[in-house]
Amino acid sequence: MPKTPPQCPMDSILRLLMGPWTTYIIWVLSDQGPQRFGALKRAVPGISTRMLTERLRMLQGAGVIWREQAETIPPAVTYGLTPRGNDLRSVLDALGNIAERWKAEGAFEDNAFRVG
Amino acid sequence: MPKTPPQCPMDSILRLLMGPWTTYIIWVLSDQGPQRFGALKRAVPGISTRMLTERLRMLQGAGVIWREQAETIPPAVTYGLTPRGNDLRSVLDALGNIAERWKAEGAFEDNAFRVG
DNA sequence: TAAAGTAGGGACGATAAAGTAACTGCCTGA
DNA sequence: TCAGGCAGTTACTTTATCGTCCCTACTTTA
Repeated sequence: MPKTPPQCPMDSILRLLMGPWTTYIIWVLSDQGPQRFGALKRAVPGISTRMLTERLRMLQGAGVIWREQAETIPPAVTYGLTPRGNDLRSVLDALGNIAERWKAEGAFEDNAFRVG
Repeated sequence: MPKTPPQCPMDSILRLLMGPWTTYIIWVLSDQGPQRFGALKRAVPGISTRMLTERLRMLQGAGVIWREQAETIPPAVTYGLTPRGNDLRSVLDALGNIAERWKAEGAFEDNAFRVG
């Protein structure tokens, strides 16, 4: 990560999406609709509570997802995509299409995408 | 970075774009056209030769950029976007539009995008 | 009585990623 | 003759990130 990133708004978005799990979380929320914390954790296999919490806070801070806490006991917290989150979703869709096309072209077969 | 990422082709693309500087390099190549190594380094302020080399190798391995070496002395190496690189460019453009809209909405002003 | 689920918080440590610096060989210009 | 540009490579060091583990307080179920 560059210390002093170019002062470009896109950089902020990339910084947001770049983190691990982030796009996966957005994907789940857009595919399965709003989810509770536990359901989300189960839907993103392998993620730790720590990471999930952090990512959700980050996405929420960016206005990409909303958080709704029901004051029951135990509290039930639900997360969902905001309109801003849907903006991202369309881009992710486009990226997904490219990924599929590349895959059809055999892009992911050899050891491309590996540098070492 | 998840150790066992979901076996999704999009994950490979994200892994490619995610690295620091990567999108910036693609952006420069698409905006300024094919560039020599040194020019690229100057166009991406702050990047080290090490990083630039690594990113270029990675992008080249993914078929996103081409590399042309003239066997002169000293050798002149030029990099440019392949059609696959242009695929990405359109997505980055879309992302850039979103970024500008968000910026107009004041998304990047407060301490959003910060988790700590 | 104990386990499990709910939604996390906090500390610690390993590991991978990024930065820094020094080096290559060859040539050109001052 | 000495610096500087070309296009990197290699080694070393540091930083940050992520994972793991344990904790909360309350309730329901077995």
